[in-house]
This record gives sequence, structure tokens and C-alpha cells, in this order.
Amino acid sequence: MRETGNAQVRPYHHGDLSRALVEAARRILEAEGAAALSLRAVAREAGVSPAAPYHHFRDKTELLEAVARGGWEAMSDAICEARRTAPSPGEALANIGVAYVRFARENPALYRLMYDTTRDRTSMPEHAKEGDSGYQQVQGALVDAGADPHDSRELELATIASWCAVHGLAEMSNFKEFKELKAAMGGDEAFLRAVLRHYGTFTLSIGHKH
Amino acid sequence: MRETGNAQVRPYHHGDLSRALVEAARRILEAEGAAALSLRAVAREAGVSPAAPYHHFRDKTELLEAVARGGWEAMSDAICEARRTAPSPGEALANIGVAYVRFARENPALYRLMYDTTRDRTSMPEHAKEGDSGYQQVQGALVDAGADPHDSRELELATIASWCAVHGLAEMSNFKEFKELKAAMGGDEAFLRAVLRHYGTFTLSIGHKH
DNA sequence: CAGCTATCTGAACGGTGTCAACATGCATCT
DNA sequence: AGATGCATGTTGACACCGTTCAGATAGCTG
Repeated sequence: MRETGNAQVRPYHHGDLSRALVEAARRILEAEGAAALSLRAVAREAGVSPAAPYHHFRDKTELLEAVARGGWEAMSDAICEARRTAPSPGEALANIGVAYVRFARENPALYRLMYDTTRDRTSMPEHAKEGDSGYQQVQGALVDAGADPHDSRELELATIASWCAVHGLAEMSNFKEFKELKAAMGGDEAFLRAVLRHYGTFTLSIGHKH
Repeated sequence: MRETGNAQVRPYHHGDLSRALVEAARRILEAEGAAALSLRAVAREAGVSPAAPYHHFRDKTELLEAVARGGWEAMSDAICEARRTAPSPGEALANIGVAYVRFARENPALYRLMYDTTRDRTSMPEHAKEGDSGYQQVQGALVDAGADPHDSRELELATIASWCAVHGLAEMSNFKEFKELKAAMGGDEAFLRAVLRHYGTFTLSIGHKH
């Protein structure tokens, strides 16, 4: 162990805590799960007193908010990358779906936190409205796959439908009830792509309204 | 306030607590949210000492488990009802979807608890395997809608895809980001049915394998 | 009746979120 | 430069939480 696990030598008074706290929280979240994510534990991990965080976040909730926001940004990055590296624009959606589920599985506690609307504030944050957000990427991929970019309402509905579907898949795909089916299909990835293939069909139905 | 809010006169030693505790927990969950659901608060609400629950549940987790199980049963009932009262077998799926989302919205904290896989044990419990479970109902509705009941693998995949999609919709559908779209579409129900219509298309694609 | 066992209570432990009072040291103004 | 102010960090306290353990209670069995 070095000091706080972070670089530099504390450039300011104590360093810029808020960032260090968020990083510490995320570390704890992934290593020990949401149950172990106490404000005191975060402070401990960051090497400060239990009351120190209150000079940077009003609440424990506000800290979690910041952690969740970081999660959204990381996930958007993963989605961008998945779209960029797709073999063809038509396959971008499936690629995004796989990357999305992979992200959710690699950071399960963070992912759950991101979608926890119990904390009164944010859900998918304002970040979703920006140009490089995951949401925008999915919308773009839908257009690339043949959606009509001029029917904005249908396009938005399709984006939402896609997002919701993959979100559900991400949260449920490693339920133990599906275990034998996965085994019979020759592995997890095959299972994932099969379900995504089901979703894929509605992508192509966007043109005809009824 | 009567006594514990429950009927009868305490038929046994103190009454059958475990049931009373689960009901108290559910009451608190819906009234005050998951954050307020402490074991002590449950005991208080049930009118017993903080240590009493430990004679019926090993853990707080085990109590939550029981609450979640009750939630799954209630949701299965709602799904059965929705399928039974559908205008036609072909419309049963959409009806189920709407009922599902409605259930999730009316009991948001309970719904979130049901899908919380952080608690090490159950997810969708063994209950899902029984004949009247929601899962089985959806599968039946898919067959009614034209799915091939003999291709069991594809049928199961379609069931999973449907379930995941509606689960995602249930959790995300009242994100504030969708607010204006809903308004533009003339209300929440219209929005829901529109997204479900997108999902509906893959139901019909089950026959042709590729 | 006696005794057994399941059930409930009371007090206690360490841990938690939060707050108020106090300490510290950068940054700025004269 | 030295003094002042304000952001930042610490200490100690409070109420609440999950959990445990020793003891009280009361229904059932013989």
C-alpha cells in the first residue's frame, strides 16, 4: 500500500478530496459490494476523518450521485468504443448490446447504483443529452441500421425500446435460472447474442408504422 | 390505529409473527421506501422487541427474502389476471406487459427488492418454475400468439427476451428524460403501449429461425 | 402438576450517518 | 511582510442500526 493508492503528493491542502472520495467509493463498491459502501469506510479508504466528506458532499446520497455519474460516463465510453469498432454499421447495435451487458457484469454494484432511482435525484443524468452519450450513440446506430432519421418520434421510441431491452437483459442475464439453457447453447456469449438477435428484429420494423 | 393493523386477536403465543413481520415490512417499504426499512422499524411496526424477529429469520436478509417472495407471488397473480382478462389471446402479451409495468410502478420499492441480486440468495425464485408463475404465463401467451411450442429452445429464448424487455421498461419508463415525449404522445399509457408495440414485432418472428 | 421448548424481552456491542465546535493552513489584501 | 478570512480537516457527540446473549414468559407434553 502506498498512501491513498492515488498518484501525486497532495497538490493542495489535502489534495482534491471530492475526486479521491469518488474513486475510493468506486473501489470499495467493486471490491466489497454495496453493503460495505459506508461513508465512513470511504473516508477511511481515502485517509481522512469520517466528517471530512461533508465539506464536499451534502449527503451520502450526493456522494453516491457523483459515483453514479462517473459510471454513466464510463459506460458511454464503452458504448462509443463498441460502436466505433463494429465490423459494419449494421452490426453496431449488436456490438453495443454485448458491450453494454459486459459493462454491467463487470461493474455490477456500480451498474445497480446507476439505476437506483430510490435516491430522489437523478436517473439517467443530463449527460444523456450530450452528443457523445450512450443514448445518442444507440440512436445513431439505429439510423445506420436503417431507421428513418426524419420520423423523430418513432426513432426515439425505438431507441428507448432498445435501451430498455438491453438494460433488462443486463440485469437478468446471469440469473441462475438461465444457467442450463446457456450451457445447452454452448456458452454465455452465444446466449447473449441469441437474445439480442430477437431484439434485432424490431429494429428493422421501424419503417412501417402499424 | 388499531393494534398492529392486522386482524385476529393473536391466535398463538404472540400471534404468528413471521407473517406479521413480512406484512409490516411491506407496509414500511411502500410507505417510506427502502431506506427506512430497518429491522428495528419492522419490529416496532409489528409491536415487538428489536430482537424478536431473530426467532423467525436468521438475518435481516432472510426477512427481505420473504418479502421479495411475496412480491413475486403478487406479481404472478397480476400477470395471470392480465392474461385471463385479455380481449383475445393475441393481445394477451401486450396486456401482460402493461400489467407488469403497472405492478412495478405501484410497488416500486418492492419491485426493486425483488430484483436485488446483492442479497446472495434467490433471484427469480423457484416459484418461477411452477405452473402458475408469471414466467409460465408469458410463455403460454407467446404460444397463443403464434410461437412454435415444439421448438423449446427458441420459445424459451423468446420468453426470456420478452421478460427482460418488459423488466427494463418497467424500471426505466418513468425516467424524467421521457417526460416530454410522453406528453407529446398524449399520456403515459400511450407511451407504454407504443414501446410494447415495438417489442411485439419480435414475438411474431419466432417461426423463421434466421 | 412438573418440565420442556418455542417465543419474547432487556441490555449490550460495534458500526453507521450526521452535526456542531474547534483547529489548520492556503490565498489574498494592504 | 504580516494579518485576516475562508475553505478545508479533525474531534467528539448523538441517535439509530444489526446482532447477540442471558434471562423471563407462556403454551404444549407428559
